[in-house]
Amino acid sequence: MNNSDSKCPLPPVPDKGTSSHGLNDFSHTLPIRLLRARHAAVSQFQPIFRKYNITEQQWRVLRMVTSASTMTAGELSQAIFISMPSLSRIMQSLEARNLIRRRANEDDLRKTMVSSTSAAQAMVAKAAIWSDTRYSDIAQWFGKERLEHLQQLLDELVRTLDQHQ
Amino acid sequence: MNNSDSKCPLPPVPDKGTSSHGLNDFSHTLPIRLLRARHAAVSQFQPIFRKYNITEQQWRVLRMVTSASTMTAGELSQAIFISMPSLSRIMQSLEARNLIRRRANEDDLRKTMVSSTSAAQAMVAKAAIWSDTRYSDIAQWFGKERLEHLQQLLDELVRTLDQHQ
DNA sequence: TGCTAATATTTAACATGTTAATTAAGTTGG
DNA sequence: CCAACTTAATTAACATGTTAAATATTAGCA
Repeated sequence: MNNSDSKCPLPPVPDKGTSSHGLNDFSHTLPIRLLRARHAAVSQFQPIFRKYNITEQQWRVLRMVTSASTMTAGELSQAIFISMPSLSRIMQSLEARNLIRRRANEDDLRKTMVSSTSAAQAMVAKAAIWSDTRYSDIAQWFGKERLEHLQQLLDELVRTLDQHQ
Repeated sequence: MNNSDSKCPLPPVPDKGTSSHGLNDFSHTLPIRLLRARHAAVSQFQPIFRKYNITEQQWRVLRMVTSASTMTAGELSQAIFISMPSLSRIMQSLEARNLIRRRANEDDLRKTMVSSTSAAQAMVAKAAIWSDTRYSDIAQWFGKERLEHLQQLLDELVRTLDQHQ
């Protein structure tokens, strides 16, 4: 965990400046809020990562590659939102642990086809049950409609910001 | 930017498995959505970071320390959601660039008081104008009410997840 | 055909995220 | 007063994020 006491949202800090529109008091900006939310969400799945001794990013790779039979590294990068340089390193370590395999695409030697090993498939199959349960828990705690609404807003925000970029 | 074509949300990827509740198709999980959204939001402020040759994290430190006169490193860490180890390194580099100062708290020598230099204050004053404008832009593009609603949902999600942790 | 530009991936360099260990300073109870 | 515990910050080790450069392959076109 990041901060020792995540139950206490903020320390009593003197705040000289406040903005006109009330959206950023410098400790509750949108990026920080998104960061906090992501941290809280990911930490719900931490037991899986500990149990199988993998990172959250490695889990994303394994679960994606296992769900889709084989895909190029580039497709994988876009799907799980990990940059190619990071993915390159992650794939190295996962390949060394015999959890994925890489081979060149026959039609285009620039592309790398990534696939999961049977060991990874077995691992993901077991872990996915736990993960799905956690997801259902979150949906129940937070409210299924509210969660879907939140995710919709997030997607729309991305679309809006991309358009104006 | 992370992915080369951020306008295109996802590549056409074969998807074998889908979950029962429809919330995670492995490339649109909540954590990934939050990650994408944060990335899109932060990238809106990228010109500031480039212009002043700082990282987003360094900007958070500088803006927070400048807005609050002085605070302990621990308070700063909680306010801007940067872990103490990371903050420790960031403060080193900012102190080397004469943008912040650190001194021990007289009442409790374990604590470090952090404050901004006049150079940092001048820099933040200029950059904050640009930043506030961007924030207003985002609010206008996305809708002020919708943005506030999103931020409220994010806070509530964090509260819900923390409670069940 | 052969030159040039574009694409896919990797590597390098440096900053940050994360966990655990370390150091120093305060707190507490006998 | 002092040993044991707690707290605040730093350091260490390793994984990932980010930008730019390098490499290899393919596509386009004169």
